[in-house]
Amino acid sequence: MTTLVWFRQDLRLQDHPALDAALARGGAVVPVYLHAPEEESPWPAGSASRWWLHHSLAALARQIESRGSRLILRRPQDCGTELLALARQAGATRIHWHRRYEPAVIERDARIKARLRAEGLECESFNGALLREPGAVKTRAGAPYQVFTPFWRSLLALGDPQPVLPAPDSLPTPASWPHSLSLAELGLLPGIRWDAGLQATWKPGSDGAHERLRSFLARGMAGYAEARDRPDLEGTSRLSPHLHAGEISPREIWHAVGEASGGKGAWRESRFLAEIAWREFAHHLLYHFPETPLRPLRPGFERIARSTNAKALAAWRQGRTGYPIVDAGLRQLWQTGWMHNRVRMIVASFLVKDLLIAWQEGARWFWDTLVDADLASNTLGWQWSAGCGADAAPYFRVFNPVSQGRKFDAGGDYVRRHVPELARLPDQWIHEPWRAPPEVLAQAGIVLGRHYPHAIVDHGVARQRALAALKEQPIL
DNA sequence: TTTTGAGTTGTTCGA
DNA sequence: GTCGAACAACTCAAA
Repeated sequence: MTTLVWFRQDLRLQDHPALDAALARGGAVVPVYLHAPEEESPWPAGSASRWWLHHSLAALARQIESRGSRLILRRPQDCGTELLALARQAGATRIHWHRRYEPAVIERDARIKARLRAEGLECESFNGALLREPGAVKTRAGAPYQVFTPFWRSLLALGDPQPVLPAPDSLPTPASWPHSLSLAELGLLPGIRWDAGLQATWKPGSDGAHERLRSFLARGMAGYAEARDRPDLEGTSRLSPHLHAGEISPREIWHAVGEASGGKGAWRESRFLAEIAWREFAHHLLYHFPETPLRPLRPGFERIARSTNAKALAAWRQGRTGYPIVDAGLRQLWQTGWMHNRVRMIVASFLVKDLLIAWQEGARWFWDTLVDADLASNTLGWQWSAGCGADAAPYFRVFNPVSQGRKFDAGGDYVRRHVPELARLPDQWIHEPWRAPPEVLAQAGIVLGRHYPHAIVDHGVARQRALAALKEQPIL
C-alpha cells in the first residue's frame, strides 16, 4: 500500500503528522511537491518567497534523498488532476497533506478532496502548521476571538500542544517512481540575479531553522522583551520565514522553549511564545474573516479618503522618503527579504498615516519582497497598523519616525548599515539629517537632495492631516 | 440582557 | 527633565 504525501508549507521531515501517519500504515511513501501558483490567486508567492521556496525545496530533497527516497516535483495547472495522475503512476491508494488556511487554498483543497474520494482514493488532511486550529479556540459564546489577550489566555488554557514527532530514519520507496521535474524547471529563481543579499542572510531549510532556534535560545530569553524592539541588535529569532515554509513547526518551538527553561518559571507566558501565539491569532482571524486580505475588518474604514500619489508610493518602496529609519527599513527589506518588526510598524505607519496611502498597497509590496510573506500575518500586521483590524491601534497613534529612530536605534547603527550615504553623520543628526548644521552635513559628505533625499513630507504637517482625515470619517 | 473593564507596540502638550 | 492627561469612541469578552 503506497501513500502520496503532498508537501506544501511543511517542508520538513520532523514533526510531520501527514508523513508520520503514512509511515505508521506501512507501505511505501511518495513525497510530492506541486508548484501551481495559478491556484493560489490572488496571492501567488512573490519573488522573495519563490527564492526561499527554491532553496527550501532543495534542502528538503536532500533530506529525503539521505533517507533513500526522492522528492517528486511537478508544475501542474491543476493540482487535483496531477495528484490523481501521480497516484495512478505510483500505484498509491492514499493521499495525505497538512491543512492550509488561506481562503483560496481552503476552497481548492476541499474540491480536490471531494474529487479524489470520488475516484476511490483515500484522502486525509492533518494539522501541521498550528498549535491549535481555528475552531479549537473560541469564546464562551462560541464565537471567534477578535482580541489577542483573551485569545492567548484561552490558548494557554488548552495546555501544551502534542509532543513533537521525530523525523523518520528511512522512507520506504515504491516499486516504480513517477517522473519528476528538476528543481530548476519549477522556475522559482529570479531571471535577473538580485538575490545576493538574500543568499548572504539566510539558510533556508530545516537545518537553517534549527540553527536559528538554537542560537536564539542560547542567547537566553531574559532580555527578549526589550531586545526584540531593537533593530540594531540581533534580538529577534528571525524564524518567521522558516515557520512560513514549515521547515520548523510551532510545536517544536513551544517544546524547545520549555526545555531551554528547564521547565521552570512562566515560560509558557513568555513574550516569545506570545509572538508565536500572534501567528496563531493571525491564522484564526484569516480563517474566520476570509475577506480581510483585501478589505478592512472594520468596514467604516473603507470610506477613508486615500492618496494615489504614485511618486510618494515609489519613494516609499525604494527607501527614498528622506526619513532615515523608514528608508533603512525599506532597504533592508529590498536587500535581505526581511524587515525588523519594530521597523515594519514604523514604515507602515508612515505609509498609511503620513502619506495617507491605502494599507493594501503596503501589504502588496511586502507580499512581493518578504521571504516570510504569510497571508495571515501580513494581513493582521497591516490592518493593525492602519487601525482597521483586530486589536487595532487607535487612530491618533501616529509613529514619529524621528523619535522612534532615537528610541530604538539610538546609536544609529541600523540606519548606517542600510543607508550608507548617511554613515558619517553623527548620532545626534542621524535620524533627522535636515536639522544638521550645514558644516556637519558638509563634513559628512552629504548634500541633501543629491546624496540623500529631502524629506518627502513634513511629519508634523502630515500627522495633523492624518488625524483630520481619520477623525472626520464617521466610523460606523 | 446588561453592564463593566479592558484593549501589543504612541505622541504631544502643559504643568 | 519628568509626569500625567488628552487624544475618541468602539467593540470585545466575560460576568
